[in-house]
Amino acid sequence: MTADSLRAAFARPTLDVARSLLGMRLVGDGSNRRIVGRIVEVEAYLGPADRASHARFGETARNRPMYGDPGRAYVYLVYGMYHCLNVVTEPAGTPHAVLIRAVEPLEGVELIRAARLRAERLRRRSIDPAELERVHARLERTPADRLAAGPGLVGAAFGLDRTLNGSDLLDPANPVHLEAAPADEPAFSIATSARVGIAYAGPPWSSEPWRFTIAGHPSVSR
DNA sequence: GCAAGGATATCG
DNA sequence: GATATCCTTGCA
Repeated sequence: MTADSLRAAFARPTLDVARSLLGMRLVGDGSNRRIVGRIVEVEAYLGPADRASHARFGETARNRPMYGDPGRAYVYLVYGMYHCLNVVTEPAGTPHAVLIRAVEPLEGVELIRAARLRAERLRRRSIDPAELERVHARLERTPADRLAAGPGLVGAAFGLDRTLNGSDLLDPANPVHLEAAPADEPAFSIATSARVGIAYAGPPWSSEPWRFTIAGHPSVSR
């Protein structure tokens, strides 16, 4: 697939793009070796009319990347401590995006554990050694399946921050990018549900079934 | 059940 | 400039 046709795939209707992101690989190229996660949970945000979308107030300094090219990144900080990754969809000027909510770690599990520990250290005001050791022990006990089972955890696992805003997720040279699933990967079924954490948007937006998961997958958030 | 934590949008 | 709110997580 050429770069242009891949780009065109992300310019398609956001709900279609969201479903097709399931199973794709999120790849981080650290200084050491690759981190690879299989996308198992996403949510679609459908522009200014969608009262749950960051685009609901129109274009601002924060959401500007949503107005850019499809296939690029929109990264935001939520609750003051978690970086969340979105893939921009639809043609430039249409501020739609898909939030990557969870991935299944496939490669670089120990690198992900190290990145999770770094993130925990960063978001604490003090670094009490005893507490740090408790966090470390907890991460060692955490099954690989659960290391990136939530949008903030995806950000921590891949060391994401807002410097990635607007970067091209379809460019293999980008520090974080997307890759297609292997052709021989088994089929899976897709479950739909309401989006998480957006009650403030009110009906009908709070109940639209625009959250998509690989049905029954252990790495889906709870 | 709730605190942590900081940027953001909106209001005065 | 002040403040309410937030596409969350981990521990009490």
